[in-house]
Amino acid sequence: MKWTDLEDNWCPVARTLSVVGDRWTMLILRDCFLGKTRFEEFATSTGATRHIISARLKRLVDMGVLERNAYSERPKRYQYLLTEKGRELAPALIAFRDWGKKHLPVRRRAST
Amino acid sequence: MKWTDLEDNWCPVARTLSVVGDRWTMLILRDCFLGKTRFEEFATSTGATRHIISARLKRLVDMGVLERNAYSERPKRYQYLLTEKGRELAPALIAFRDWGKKHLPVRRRAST
DNA sequence: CCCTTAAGTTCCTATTTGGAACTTTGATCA
DNA sequence: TGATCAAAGTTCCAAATAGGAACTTAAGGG
Repeated sequence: MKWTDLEDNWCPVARTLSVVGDRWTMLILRDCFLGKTRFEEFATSTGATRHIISARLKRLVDMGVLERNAYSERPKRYQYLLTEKGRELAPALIAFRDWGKKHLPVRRRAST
Repeated sequence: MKWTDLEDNWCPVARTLSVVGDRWTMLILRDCFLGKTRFEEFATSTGATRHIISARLKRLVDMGVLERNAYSERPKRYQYLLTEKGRELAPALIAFRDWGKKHLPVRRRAST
């Protein structure tokens, strides 16, 4: 079964995952909550390829989690902002942050 | 950048995603919270291939989110149980469930 | 014996990623 | 004027991962 089929799953967790159940997607959302709004910011901050940033942003906009609006005409430049629907994902991000802080301490590199 | 590199990321959200930031992984965990414990249950319930179930369970056990223990000697049969670390992911699952319920209503098939 | 169950593994094809280069639209600057 | 820079994507290709189905191993049951 492909993950896109999860959209119509009986389980609300599965349906949510069909939208945001992807590493890069969640990192983009983290960035949004940290105030980032632009393609370039997402690309450099997450470390994902522009390829993927592009696809993920499209899906998030399609699903109403982000909205894309022009912050400049000539040249046309767009930014991405959380919608109310998107902002309501905060509890999920917070849960992930707290769990990571508690259970996955940063490991030091061998060199230092 | 590959997602496995997120393990050492400065951000706790990213580190968490390196463990559970995958659709099937989260669905397996949902099943665990619903009381399922066996390979076959995860496979049929999530709809993922056994291939993937196998890989995800391995990672979850390696990361201490689940523990694998034998529920039968002769023939050796194993089950997977949430560890305390795993149980503490409940808030994340709950956040996903609530968001899905609120923002992603089940769509009916065209036929019915 | 042959069938069934459970937990995986293997194999092959198809899809998705990662990485880097390229495009478009203008602004800046020397 | 022409060269350079920035932002937001798109395109291309090789490499990695996923999907699907069959196969394996180790019993138990009729």
